[in-house]
Amino acid sequence: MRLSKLFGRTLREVPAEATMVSHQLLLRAGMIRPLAAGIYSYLPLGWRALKKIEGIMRQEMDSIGGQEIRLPSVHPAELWQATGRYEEAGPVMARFRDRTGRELVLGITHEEVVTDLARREINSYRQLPFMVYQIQTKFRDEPRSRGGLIRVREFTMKDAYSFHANEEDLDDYYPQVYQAYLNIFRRCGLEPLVVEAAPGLMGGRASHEFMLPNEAGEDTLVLCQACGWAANAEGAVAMREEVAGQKERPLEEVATPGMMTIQEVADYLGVPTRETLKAIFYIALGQLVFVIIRGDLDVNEAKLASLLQASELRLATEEEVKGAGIVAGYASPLGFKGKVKIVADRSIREGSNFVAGANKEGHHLKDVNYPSDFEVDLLADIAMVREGDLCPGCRKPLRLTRGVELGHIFKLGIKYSEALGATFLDKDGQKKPLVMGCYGMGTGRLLGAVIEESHDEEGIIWPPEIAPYQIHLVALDIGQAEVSEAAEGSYGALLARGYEVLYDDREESPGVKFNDADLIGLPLRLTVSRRTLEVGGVEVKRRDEESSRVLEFPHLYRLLGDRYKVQLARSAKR
RNA sequence: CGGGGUGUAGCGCAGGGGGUAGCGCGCAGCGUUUGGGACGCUGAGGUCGUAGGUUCAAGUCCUAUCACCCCGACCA
Repeated sequence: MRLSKLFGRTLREVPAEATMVSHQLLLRAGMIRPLAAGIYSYLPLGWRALKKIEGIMRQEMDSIGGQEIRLPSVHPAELWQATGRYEEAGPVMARFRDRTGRELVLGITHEEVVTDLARREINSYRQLPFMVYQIQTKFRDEPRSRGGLIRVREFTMKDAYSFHANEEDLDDYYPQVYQAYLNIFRRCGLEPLVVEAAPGLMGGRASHEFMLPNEAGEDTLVLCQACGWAANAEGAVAMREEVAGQKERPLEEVATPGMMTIQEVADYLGVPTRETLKAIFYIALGQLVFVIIRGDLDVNEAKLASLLQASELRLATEEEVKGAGIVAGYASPLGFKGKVKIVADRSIREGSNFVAGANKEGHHLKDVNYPSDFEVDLLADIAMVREGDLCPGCRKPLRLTRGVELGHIFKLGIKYSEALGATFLDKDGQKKPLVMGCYGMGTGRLLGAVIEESHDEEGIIWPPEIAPYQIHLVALDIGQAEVSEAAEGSYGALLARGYEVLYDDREESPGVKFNDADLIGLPLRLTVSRRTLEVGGVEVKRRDEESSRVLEFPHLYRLLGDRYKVQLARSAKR
């Protein structure tokens, strides 16, 4: 490709809207352009890189028996109603009607559609197991997009679905997908952390996320450097330092005028916050929930929602709290059993003689103990993990870090097949629901993550397998006939030998050309100029190295070998 | 959805005491240049996000609205 003809220019200055490095470089290098919030066009260079990523995904999915299919992006609402996700998905899913008034949605994921397909095609255990996948556009009307390609509303995703006769077979297959995912990331130059995750709205009994530790990420990860355990903070359960038991003392009421927050009360009474209990009020499924947790901890709303099986959870308003007869700021767990649902974090048992509200304006209670002084409806872990909490496996201190979710795989089980009646006849003649796994990975996000990880001050440094082109051929002194002839000749010769070349044939100054080459970041740069021709050759420089050398053409081809040839040639050899 | 910010030429920005808009880069033409974002001359390009309002007069003041970005909530 000639740079003089390439659609999409490089930008000298960083567009004001981009704060994340990968976003800035994608825009500056002419890879993508924004259309609306979280909606991007891919220009030729970006699109080529994306297609290479997709190519790797296809190879790896095919290698574990996957069959590529293509599912529609417009779905009838009834299918989503049948699994209950029409309501659950909420405003994230775009909905509209066709001309006859039939309700349709834009698919945010494809479990419903693929299960519907499977129930029509599959009726015997003899047809199992199988895995199908697609690479397709999804639209999710997220409340907030951000960071260029890291979190967008319209995106392409590789989603795969496997179908099995039983859970054991799914358990056997699942690790193969897991490994294929690692292969994909490795070939893109990334080494993500695999993390236990909360299945969330997808459902199922187990799921793993492939997380790239990066401060640009929007998830918080919990890591144990001692034993290697890692989890998404969203659902992680950690241990805390043990608190020595004390002899329980009798309740005592103390005046705490004007002390509304835990910190104020603790300071006023001269106790650490971990010797207090705090109360927080939520509305879940339309009902007020009284949540108690030790004063030094915070409630993890994802855990709470999952415990209550509430798809919607929000903090209660002051009126709602007062309406239940609770004195805001001085709420007490004592005496509410049976009136309001009380959920407590298990931390209320880690310690004793706590300070808690007295449910009386300006007063708190000292020496509150569970369970001698109050009862709860549910006692579970609903606390946020903190830096320094202890690993549940080896009891060493945990670290928190941010991460980008590159992929997520789930053992779905029979959630969808049961809801949609996707059954088969097993060996024993019994009708059983198909057992499913599903496996997702964003293509554009992966592209963004690669750049986030692989760049320098000057621009992108493409991992060879996904570079838009392999060789950036720069011609300097192009006004001189000998030079332009030599450069044109090299370009033709490289193409003829099957190399992937981006040829800078523009009449620009050397600085402009070198800077653009560094910005675009192809793996190998070849320079033809008056100077290199004087020694009969071409300058060779790798993007990921500082040094360069001049080689004569015959030596050049020997050096290049097959390494920089077009991807298709390489993949055929695999 | 809460909090914060920004909308002026393709990009980055200035003008903010009301008086019909400017700089740098980029773009077009001509000439000189050519190993790390060259130089000169000439030129094109803007209903100042949009809609109302105040005023003799609004980029500038007032109101509403839209878009985009950041933090948080959310994230199948």
